[in-house]
Amino acid sequence: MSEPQIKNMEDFAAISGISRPTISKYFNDPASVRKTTRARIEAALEQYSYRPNIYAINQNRRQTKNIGLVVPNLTDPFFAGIARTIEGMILKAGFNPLLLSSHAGPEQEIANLDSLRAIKPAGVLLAPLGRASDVARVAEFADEVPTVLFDANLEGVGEAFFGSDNDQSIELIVEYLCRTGEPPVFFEMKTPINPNAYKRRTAYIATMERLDQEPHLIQADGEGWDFEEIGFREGTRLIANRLLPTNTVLCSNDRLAIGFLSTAYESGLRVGLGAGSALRVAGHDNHPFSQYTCPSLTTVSQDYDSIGARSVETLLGLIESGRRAKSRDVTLFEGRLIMRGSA
Amino acid sequence: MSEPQIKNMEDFAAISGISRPTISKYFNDPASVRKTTRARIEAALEQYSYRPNIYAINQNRRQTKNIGLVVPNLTDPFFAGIARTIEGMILKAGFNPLLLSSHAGPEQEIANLDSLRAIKPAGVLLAPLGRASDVARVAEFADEVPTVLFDANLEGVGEAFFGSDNDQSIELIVEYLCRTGEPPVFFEMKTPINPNAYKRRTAYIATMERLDQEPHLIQADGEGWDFEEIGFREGTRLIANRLLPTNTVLCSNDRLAIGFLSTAYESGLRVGLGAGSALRVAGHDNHPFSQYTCPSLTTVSQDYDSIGARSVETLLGLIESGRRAKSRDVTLFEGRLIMRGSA
DNA sequence: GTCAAAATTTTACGCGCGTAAAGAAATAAT
DNA sequence: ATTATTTCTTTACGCGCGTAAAATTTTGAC
Repeated sequence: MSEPQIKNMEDFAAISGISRPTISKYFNDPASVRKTTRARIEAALEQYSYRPNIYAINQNRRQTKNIGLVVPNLTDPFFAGIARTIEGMILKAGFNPLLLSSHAGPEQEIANLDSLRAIKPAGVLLAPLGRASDVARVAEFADEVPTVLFDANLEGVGEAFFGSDNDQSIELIVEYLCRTGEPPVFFEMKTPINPNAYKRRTAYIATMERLDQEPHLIQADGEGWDFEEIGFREGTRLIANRLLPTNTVLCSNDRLAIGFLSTAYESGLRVGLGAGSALRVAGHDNHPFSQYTCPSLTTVSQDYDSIGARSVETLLGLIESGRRAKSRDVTLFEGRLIMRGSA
Repeated sequence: MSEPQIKNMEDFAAISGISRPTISKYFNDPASVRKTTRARIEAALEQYSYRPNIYAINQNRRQTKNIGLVVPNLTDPFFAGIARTIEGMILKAGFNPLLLSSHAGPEQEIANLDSLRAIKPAGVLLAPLGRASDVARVAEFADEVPTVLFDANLEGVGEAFFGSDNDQSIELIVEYLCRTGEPPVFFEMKTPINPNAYKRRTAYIATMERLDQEPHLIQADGEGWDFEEIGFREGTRLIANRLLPTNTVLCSNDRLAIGFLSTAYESGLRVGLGAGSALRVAGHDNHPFSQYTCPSLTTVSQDYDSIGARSVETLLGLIESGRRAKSRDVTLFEGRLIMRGSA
């Protein structure tokens, strides 16, 4: 491909017959140089493969092209999917995404932010852990680096927040469940990590009251992110001791529902809306796996295309302007009912 | 915390009363300086928080401390889990892991390797796509950067390979299935992406013949990584048309089994080993969700702690020595039978 | 062909750090 | 206390690139 080894921009400038500053300009924005010189550069580029040293670039630029993307837990395919979508959007905008998972731990979340500090990102998209987060330190970070929050809101932290409208989505599914059968109990964790869970609880109670139904909360013990296990364990207890006041269970999220369905199956309880069914179960999130539960899970899908797109847009806008947000906007997107076999 | 702003090592050297080269030495290895000076540096470090600029460091060091970690598909929680484990090992060794997902596409796999080239990693751990991989270009990369393969082997590529012993693990589960009921048919994709799938097919046939049983392959059409969907679709066809020659199905991997179990449930077929069951289903991999299928899935767990540990060890050894491997070792680890409800 | 505008070249400096070499200072050994 | 050894300081250069300013060339409009 290349006989003389090109080791830096100087070499490449010499061999391509263009001055180094122009080469530099080209790499920062190929459209910023005259068409003819651009063609010459690209011709040379094909002959002698050369790429600028990214470390030298980032040392000298006022800003890197890096954008941090932090999700609470990559092991959860729900977040893995979101991360992938957002990564694509960042790439398309000409930035370099850096994906980090907090592995469900606040220490790791802070460690991730520290790692990001080291690479001096132009901005960060953060889906925080929520209640478990070290809010003060996250806020400190968001003060240094333009940060947009998504998925879980930490009040006042970051330039903006984009998430789901839990009021709307819970109302949607509660109304559906009431319309098609017995009103649901709400199955959740006693002390959820995620702030969305609190909103869903409140939304459930509000909707039930509006529909003149009595709300029933069933709260599982257990901490952490092992939702399936908690759903299974607590579900087993509920079923064995016949603690369910109705035959309809709305789970705070799909992963709890997956665990619950698993124990319902083992107990021989038939789940679904048919005549022969003893139980209806619904979830929330449209988890990738919810399609393959037994029966497939009725749930609400969050509009993560919009959440991702708007988060990225907003962050890029801030980066481009070089300013911080005038006000901290909170934008919520509506969910969509996914009717399947379980309810 | 700090009154005068420390903007570089020079400033920090001045304010801490230590010369800059010694500070540099300290950051490259805190143990390389005298205990008393180390204490002085660390005292100053607490007073005036300072961290060396990573871009300047990497521009000047002969080698970075970066290690690339490429997995085929982070959306698959199986790989997300492995990635997390390996990330931890890399961190513990004092290196900086960079996690990339090929998103099940060969273009993305090559793009990931290109991204890694840009950051000049000391080494790379690569779980390739397999059949879909652009082997020539992956090999080219592995020629430039010390690369250890794991999970899926590409013959001759990289310094070493660590994976699962499919012969052993398939023999294990086939024997178990034969011992406890009817001999299994093997349910797989016609043209699998993953080389392990081919090995499993061969191992199945070999074991069946050794046990004087007739092997039956059932091969689903369909490409890509949407295994659950393929398992569901093909399973539906098999069940509806009564194409299963026995009541026992061994799936090439758990995700196929998850889809298959889903359609079996919908068809009203009772799966399990009890008397009332019409079907036994087993998988392979011990996928995180296999515990929550209905019924829970009997499968084989791969020894990913060992695979990860040995992969990391080997790569670090190569990096430390600065040499390439004398020979390309292939090391396979044994699987462990996970007996659950489905078979 | 003339001329203003746009693009490029020349020259030069700076970014923050690794690292080498030689001399000075601190430590350990006798 | 003297010497040998280790560690530190001083000085200096280089890494590969961004970027600024002035001089020069090219381009496009007339």
